[in-house]
Amino acid sequence: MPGILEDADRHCAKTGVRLTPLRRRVLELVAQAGAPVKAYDLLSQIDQTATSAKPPTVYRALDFLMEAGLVHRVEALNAFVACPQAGHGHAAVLYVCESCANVTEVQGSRPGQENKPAGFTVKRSVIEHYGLCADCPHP
Amino acid sequence: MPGILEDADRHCAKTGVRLTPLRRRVLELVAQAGAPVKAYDLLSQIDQTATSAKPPTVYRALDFLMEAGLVHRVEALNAFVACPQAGHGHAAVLYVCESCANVTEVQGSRPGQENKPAGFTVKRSVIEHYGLCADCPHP
DNA sequence: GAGCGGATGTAATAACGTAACGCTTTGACG
DNA sequence: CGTCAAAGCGTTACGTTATTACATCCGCTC
Ligand SMILES: [Zn+2]
Ligand SMILES: [Zn+2]
Ligand SMILES: [Zn+2]
Ligand SMILES: [Zn+2]
Repeated sequence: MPGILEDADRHCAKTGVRLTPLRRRVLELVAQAGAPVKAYDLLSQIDQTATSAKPPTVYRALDFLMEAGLVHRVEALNAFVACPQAGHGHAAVLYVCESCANVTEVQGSRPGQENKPAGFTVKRSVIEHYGLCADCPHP
Repeated sequence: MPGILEDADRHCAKTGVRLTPLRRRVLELVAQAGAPVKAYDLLSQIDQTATSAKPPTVYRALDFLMEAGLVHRVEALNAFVACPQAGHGHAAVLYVCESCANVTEVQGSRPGQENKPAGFTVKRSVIEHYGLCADCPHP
Protein backbone atom coordinates (compact mmCIF):
# COMPACT_ATOMS: atom_id res chain seq x y z
CA MET A 1 0.00 0.00 0.00
CA PRO A 2 2.81 2.49 0.40
CA GLY A 3 3.03 4.71 -2.60
CA ILE A 4 0.19 3.32 -4.64
CA LEU A 5 -1.22 6.77 -5.28
CA GLU A 6 2.16 8.21 -6.15
CA ASP A 7 2.85 5.29 -8.47
CA ALA A 8 -0.52 5.91 -10.08
CA ASP A 9 0.28 9.58 -10.58
CA ARG A 10 3.57 8.71 -12.26
CA HIS A 11 2.02 5.96 -14.36
CA CYS A 12 -0.80 8.19 -15.59
CA ALA A 13 1.57 11.04 -16.39
CA LYS A 14 3.72 8.67 -18.40
CA THR A 15 0.83 7.14 -20.35
CA GLY A 16 -0.96 10.43 -20.87
CA VAL A 17 -4.25 9.59 -19.18
CA ARG A 18 -5.99 11.80 -16.68
CA LEU A 19 -6.17 10.68 -13.09
CA THR A 20 -8.81 13.19 -12.05
CA PRO A 21 -9.58 13.94 -8.38
CA LEU A 22 -12.62 11.69 -8.45
CA ARG A 23 -10.74 8.77 -9.97
CA ARG A 24 -7.87 9.31 -7.61
CA ARG A 25 -10.26 9.34 -4.69
CA VAL A 26 -11.78 6.02 -5.78
CA LEU A 27 -8.33 4.51 -6.19
CA GLU A 28 -7.42 5.81 -2.75
CA LEU A 29 -10.45 4.10 -1.23
CA VAL A 30 -9.69 0.82 -2.98
CA ALA A 31 -6.06 0.94 -1.92
CA GLN A 32 -6.91 1.84 1.67
CA ALA A 33 -9.24 -1.13 1.96
CA GLY A 34 -6.38 -3.55 1.38
CA ALA A 35 -8.96 -6.16 0.44
CA PRO A 36 -11.59 -6.62 -2.24
CA VAL A 37 -14.09 -3.76 -2.15
CA LYS A 38 -17.59 -3.69 -3.58
CA ALA A 39 -18.64 -0.91 -5.91
CA TYR A 40 -21.58 0.08 -3.73
CA ASP A 41 -19.35 0.25 -0.67
CA LEU A 42 -17.14 2.70 -2.49
CA LEU A 43 -20.29 4.55 -3.44
CA SER A 44 -21.39 4.99 0.15
CA GLN A 45 -17.91 6.09 1.19
CA ILE A 46 -17.84 8.74 -1.49
CA ASP A 47 -21.29 9.81 -0.43
CA GLN A 48 -19.99 10.76 2.97
CA THR A 49 -18.07 13.62 1.44
CA ALA A 50 -20.30 14.58 -1.46
CA THR A 51 -23.97 13.75 -1.59
CA SER A 52 -23.82 13.34 -5.33
CA ALA A 53 -22.40 9.90 -5.89
CA LYS A 54 -24.56 7.59 -7.96
CA PRO A 55 -23.67 4.14 -9.37
CA PRO A 56 -22.35 5.42 -12.72
CA THR A 57 -19.93 7.65 -10.87
CA VAL A 58 -18.08 4.82 -9.23
CA TYR A 59 -18.41 2.38 -12.12
CA ARG A 60 -16.95 4.90 -14.53
CA ALA A 61 -14.04 5.54 -12.22
CA LEU A 62 -13.46 1.81 -11.80
CA ASP A 63 -13.61 1.25 -15.57
CA PHE A 64 -10.97 3.90 -16.00
CA LEU A 65 -8.77 2.48 -13.25
CA MET A 66 -9.01 -1.02 -14.70
CA GLU A 67 -8.24 0.25 -18.16
CA ALA A 68 -5.23 2.08 -16.76
CA GLY A 69 -4.06 -1.08 -15.00
CA LEU A 70 -4.38 0.42 -11.51
CA VAL A 71 -7.18 -1.80 -10.28
CA HIS A 72 -8.24 -5.39 -10.91
CA ARG A 73 -11.71 -6.77 -10.79
CA VAL A 74 -12.15 -9.90 -8.65
CA GLU A 75 -14.70 -11.65 -10.82
CA ALA A 76 -15.92 -14.25 -8.39
CA LEU A 77 -16.58 -11.65 -5.71
CA ASN A 78 -17.93 -8.77 -7.80
CA ALA A 79 -15.27 -6.68 -6.13
CA PHE A 80 -12.12 -4.71 -6.85
CA VAL A 81 -8.55 -4.58 -5.59
CA ALA A 82 -5.76 -2.09 -6.16
CA CYS A 83 -2.89 -3.39 -8.25
CA PRO A 84 0.41 -3.22 -6.38
CA GLN A 85 2.34 -2.71 -9.61
CA ALA A 86 0.76 0.01 -11.69
CA GLY A 87 0.29 -0.91 -15.31
CA HIS A 88 2.13 -4.22 -15.44
CA GLY A 89 1.60 -5.79 -18.82
CA HIS A 90 0.78 -9.34 -17.87
CA ALA A 91 -2.16 -11.20 -16.52
CA ALA A 92 -2.67 -11.01 -12.80
CA VAL A 93 -3.00 -14.10 -10.65
CA LEU A 94 -4.89 -13.46 -7.42
CA TYR A 95 -4.71 -15.53 -4.26
CA VAL A 96 -7.70 -14.61 -2.13
CA CYS A 97 -7.94 -15.75 1.47
CA GLU A 98 -11.51 -16.68 2.33
CA SER A 99 -10.85 -16.16 6.01
CA CYS A 100 -9.19 -12.76 6.23
CA ALA A 101 -9.96 -11.48 2.71
CA ASN A 102 -6.32 -10.65 2.08
CA VAL A 103 -5.36 -10.74 -1.60
CA THR A 104 -1.90 -11.49 -2.90
CA GLU A 105 -1.20 -10.70 -6.54
CA VAL A 106 1.48 -12.44 -8.54
CA GLN A 107 2.19 -12.01 -12.20
CA GLY A 108 3.32 -14.22 -15.01
CA SER A 109 3.54 -14.11 -18.75
CA ARG A 110 1.01 -16.85 -19.58
CA PRO A 111 -0.42 -18.18 -16.35
CA GLY A 112 -2.90 -21.02 -16.40
CA GLN A 113 -2.54 -21.93 -20.07
CA GLU A 114 -1.25 -25.46 -19.56
CA ASN A 115 -3.33 -27.20 -22.23
CA LYS A 116 -4.45 -24.37 -24.44
CA PRO A 117 -6.51 -25.61 -27.39
CA ALA A 118 -4.71 -25.36 -30.72
CA GLY A 119 -5.37 -22.10 -32.48
CA PHE A 120 -6.93 -20.31 -29.51
CA THR A 121 -5.73 -16.74 -29.02
CA VAL A 122 -5.97 -15.54 -25.45
CA LYS A 123 -6.82 -11.88 -25.05
CA ARG A 124 -7.67 -11.73 -21.37
CA SER A 125 -7.34 -14.16 -18.49
CA VAL A 126 -9.15 -14.42 -15.18
CA ILE A 127 -7.16 -16.39 -12.63
CA GLU A 128 -8.31 -16.39 -9.04
CA HIS A 129 -7.41 -18.89 -6.35
CA TYR A 130 -9.51 -19.08 -3.20
CA GLY A 131 -8.40 -20.67 0.03
CA LEU A 132 -6.52 -19.90 3.20
CA CYS A 133 -3.45 -17.73 3.47
CA ALA A 134 -0.41 -18.58 5.56
CA ASP A 135 -1.53 -16.34 8.42
CA CYS A 136 -4.95 -17.89 8.88
CA PRO A 137 -5.59 -21.08 10.86
CA HIS A 138 -5.90 -24.16 8.69
CA PRO A 139 -8.58 -26.65 9.77
CA MET B 1 -22.40 -33.20 -25.73
CA PRO B 2 -23.53 -36.77 -26.33
CA GLY B 3 -24.39 -38.59 -23.19
CA ILE B 4 -24.07 -35.76 -20.71
CA LEU B 5 -27.39 -36.60 -19.12
CA GLU B 6 -26.63 -40.30 -18.96
CA ASP B 7 -23.22 -39.57 -17.45
CA ALA B 8 -24.96 -37.36 -14.91
CA ASP B 9 -27.41 -40.12 -14.02
CA ARG B 10 -24.56 -42.56 -13.47
CA HIS B 11 -22.48 -40.06 -11.53
CA CYS B 12 -25.36 -39.16 -9.20
CA ALA B 13 -26.26 -42.79 -8.62
CA LYS B 14 -22.66 -43.51 -7.70
CA THR B 15 -22.30 -40.56 -5.34
CA GLY B 16 -25.73 -40.99 -3.80
CA VAL B 17 -27.17 -37.58 -4.63
CA ARG B 18 -30.60 -37.04 -6.12
CA LEU B 19 -30.80 -35.78 -9.68
CA THR B 20 -34.47 -34.85 -9.52
CA PRO B 21 -36.53 -34.14 -12.68
CA LEU B 22 -36.21 -30.40 -12.15
CA ARG B 23 -32.44 -30.55 -11.71
CA ARG B 24 -32.11 -32.88 -14.65
CA ARG B 25 -34.19 -30.54 -16.74
CA VAL B 26 -31.94 -27.60 -15.88
CA LEU B 27 -28.85 -29.64 -16.68
CA GLU B 28 -30.46 -30.63 -19.98
CA LEU B 29 -31.04 -26.99 -20.87
CA VAL B 30 -27.48 -26.03 -19.98
CA ALA B 31 -26.05 -28.93 -21.96
CA GLN B 32 -28.26 -28.24 -24.98
CA ALA B 33 -27.10 -24.65 -25.13
CA GLY B 34 -23.52 -25.69 -25.80
CA ALA B 35 -22.41 -22.27 -24.63
CA PRO B 36 -22.59 -20.23 -21.45
CA VAL B 37 -26.22 -19.76 -20.37
CA LYS B 38 -27.62 -17.13 -18.04
CA ALA B 39 -29.73 -18.15 -15.10
CA TYR B 40 -32.66 -16.00 -16.18
CA ASP B 41 -32.56 -17.49 -19.67
CA LEU B 42 -32.90 -20.92 -18.11
CA LEU B 43 -35.71 -19.51 -16.05
CA SER B 44 -37.69 -18.39 -19.07
CA GLN B 45 -37.11 -21.70 -20.82
CA ILE B 46 -38.43 -23.59 -17.84
CA ASP B 47 -41.37 -21.24 -17.69
CA GLN B 48 -42.49 -22.41 -21.11
CA THR B 49 -43.34 -25.80 -19.64
CA ALA B 50 -44.37 -24.86 -16.11
CA THR B 51 -45.54 -21.41 -15.14
CA SER B 52 -44.08 -21.80 -11.70
CA ALA B 53 -40.40 -21.09 -12.20
CA LYS B 54 -39.01 -18.31 -10.06
CA PRO B 55 -35.37 -17.30 -9.53
CA PRO B 56 -34.73 -19.56 -6.53
CA THR B 57 -35.89 -22.52 -8.57
CA VAL B 58 -33.12 -22.22 -11.10
CA TYR B 59 -30.46 -20.99 -8.69
CA ARG B 60 -31.06 -23.91 -6.38
CA ALA B 61 -30.82 -26.34 -9.25
CA LEU B 62 -27.62 -24.70 -10.45
CA ASP B 63 -26.13 -24.79 -6.96
CA PHE B 64 -26.83 -28.48 -6.79
CA LEU B 65 -25.37 -29.12 -10.24
CA MET B 66 -22.22 -27.19 -9.41
CA GLU B 67 -21.86 -28.99 -6.12
CA ALA B 68 -22.24 -32.28 -7.96
CA GLY B 69 -19.60 -31.26 -10.50
CA LEU B 70 -21.99 -31.33 -13.43
CA VAL B 71 -21.98 -27.64 -14.22
CA HIS B 72 -19.39 -24.87 -13.97
CA ARG B 73 -20.05 -21.24 -13.37
CA VAL B 74 -18.34 -18.85 -15.79
CA GLU B 75 -17.57 -16.10 -13.33
CA ALA B 76 -16.75 -13.30 -15.69
CA LEU B 77 -19.98 -13.84 -17.64
CA ASN B 78 -22.38 -14.62 -14.81
CA ALA B 79 -23.26 -17.72 -16.76
CA PHE B 80 -23.08 -21.49 -16.62
CA VAL B 81 -21.75 -24.33 -18.78
CA ALA B 82 -22.20 -28.07 -18.59
CA CYS B 83 -19.10 -30.00 -17.61
CA PRO B 84 -18.12 -32.53 -20.26
CA GLN B 85 -16.65 -34.85 -17.65
CA ALA B 86 -19.05 -35.36 -14.77
CA GLY B 87 -17.48 -34.95 -11.37
CA HIS B 88 -13.83 -34.67 -12.31
CA GLY B 89 -11.84 -33.85 -9.24
CA HIS B 90 -9.63 -31.08 -10.53
CA ALA B 91 -10.00 -27.43 -11.30
CA ALA B 92 -11.48 -26.59 -14.65
CA VAL B 93 -9.74 -24.29 -17.09
CA LEU B 94 -12.13 -22.64 -19.51
CA TYR B 95 -11.25 -21.18 -22.90
CA VAL B 96 -14.12 -18.93 -23.92
CA CYS B 97 -14.34 -17.58 -27.46
CA GLU B 98 -15.61 -14.02 -27.42
CA SER B 99 -16.76 -14.31 -31.02
CA CYS B 100 -18.77 -17.54 -31.14
CA ALA B 101 -19.20 -18.11 -27.38
CA ASN B 102 -17.86 -21.64 -27.64
CA VAL B 103 -16.26 -22.92 -24.45
CA THR B 104 -13.53 -25.53 -24.30
CA GLU B 105 -12.79 -27.06 -20.94
CA VAL B 106 -9.45 -28.59 -20.07
CA GLN B 107 -8.38 -29.95 -16.73
CA GLY B 108 -5.20 -30.06 -14.76
CA SER B 109 -4.09 -30.86 -11.27
CA ARG B 110 -2.94 -27.39 -10.20
CA PRO B 111 -3.50 -25.00 -13.07
CA GLY B 112 -2.43 -21.40 -12.73
CA GLN B 113 -0.48 -21.76 -9.50
CA GLU B 114 2.91 -20.79 -10.90
CA ASN B 115 4.02 -18.55 -8.04
CA LYS B 116 1.77 -19.54 -5.22
CA PRO B 117 2.57 -17.64 -2.01
CA ALA B 118 4.19 -19.79 0.66
CA GLY B 119 1.66 -21.33 2.99
CA PHE B 120 -1.40 -20.58 0.91
CA THR B 121 -3.85 -23.47 0.63
CA VAL B 122 -5.95 -23.36 -2.50
CA LYS B 123 -9.50 -24.64 -2.10
CA ARG B 124 -11.05 -23.45 -5.32
CA SER B 125 -9.69 -21.92 -8.51
CA VAL B 126 -11.31 -19.78 -11.15
CA ILE B 127 -9.41 -19.93 -14.42
CA GLU B 128 -11.00 -18.45 -17.50
CA HIS B 129 -9.27 -17.41 -20.71
CA TYR B 130 -11.08 -15.11 -23.13
CA GLY B 131 -10.13 -14.68 -26.74
CA LEU B 132 -10.72 -16.19 -30.15
CA CYS B 133 -11.03 -19.88 -30.91
CA ALA B 134 -9.40 -21.58 -33.87
CA ASP B 135 -12.62 -21.48 -35.90
CA CYS B 136 -13.19 -17.75 -35.63
CA PRO B 137 -11.48 -15.17 -37.85
CA HIS B 138 -8.50 -13.52 -36.22
CA PRO B 139 -8.09 -9.80 -36.86
C1' DG C 1 -50.92 -41.24 10.93
C1' DA C 2 -47.37 -38.32 13.27
C1' DG C 3 -42.92 -36.71 12.60
C1' DC C 4 -38.90 -35.64 9.90
C1' DG C 5 -35.76 -33.91 6.29
C1' DG C 6 -35.07 -32.73 1.61
C1' DA C 7 -37.02 -30.53 -2.31
C1' DT C 8 -39.86 -27.11 -4.31
C1' DG C 9 -43.29 -23.02 -4.63
C1' DT C 10 -43.83 -18.15 -3.74
C1' DA C 11 -43.30 -13.28 -2.58
C1' DA C 12 -40.47 -9.82 -1.70
C1' DT C 13 -36.24 -7.51 -1.81
C1' DA C 14 -31.27 -6.94 -2.04
C1' DA C 15 -27.19 -6.46 -4.80
C1' DC C 16 -24.96 -5.46 -9.05
C1' DG C 17 -24.64 -2.94 -13.29
C1' DT C 18 -25.88 0.11 -17.48
C1' DA C 19 -28.36 3.35 -20.92
C1' DA C 20 -29.36 7.76 -22.05
C1' DC C 21 -29.27 12.60 -21.68
C1' DG C 22 -27.48 17.06 -20.62
C1' DC C 23 -24.31 20.12 -18.35
C1' DT C 24 -19.46 21.34 -17.31
C1' DT C 25 -14.54 21.19 -17.80
C1' DT C 26 -10.47 20.75 -20.42
C1' DG C 27 -7.28 21.56 -23.78
C1' DA C 28 -6.15 22.32 -28.76
C1' DC C 29 -6.20 25.63 -32.32
C1' DG C 30 -6.64 29.83 -35.14
C1' DC D 1 -8.44 35.50 -26.23
C1' DG D 2 -12.67 33.07 -28.35
C1' DT D 3 -14.26 28.84 -30.35
C1' DC D 4 -14.99 24.24 -30.50
C1' DA D 5 -14.78 19.24 -29.84
C1' DA D 6 -13.86 15.77 -26.71
C1' DA D 7 -13.77 14.03 -22.22
C1' DG D 8 -15.58 14.01 -17.68
C1' DC D 9 -19.29 14.00 -14.68
C1' DG D 10 -24.31 14.53 -12.52
C1' DT D 11 -28.77 12.61 -12.75
C1' DT D 12 -32.72 9.74 -13.76
C1' DA D 13 -34.30 5.69 -14.74
C1' DC D 14 -34.05 1.05 -15.63
C1' DG D 15 -32.20 -3.74 -16.42
C1' DT D 16 -29.96 -7.73 -14.70
C1' DT D 17 -28.41 -10.93 -11.23
C1' DA D 18 -29.03 -13.17 -6.80
C1' DT D 19 -30.78 -14.03 -2.07
C1' DT D 20 -33.83 -14.22 2.11
C1' DA D 21 -37.62 -15.96 4.33
C1' DC D 22 -41.47 -18.55 4.76
C1' DA D 23 -44.96 -21.87 3.13
C1' DT D 24 -45.92 -26.30 1.07
C1' DC D 25 -45.27 -30.82 -0.61
C1' DC D 26 -43.33 -35.43 -0.85
C1' DG D 27 -41.19 -39.67 0.52
C1' DC D 28 -39.62 -41.98 4.37
C1' DT D 29 -39.56 -43.88 9.19
C1' DC D 30 -41.56 -45.00 13.47
ZN1 LIG E 1 -1.82 -6.08 -11.17
ZN1 LIG F 1 -6.00 -15.18 5.66
ZN1 LIG G 1 -15.52 -29.79 -15.59
ZN1 LIG H 1 -15.02 -18.87 -31.86
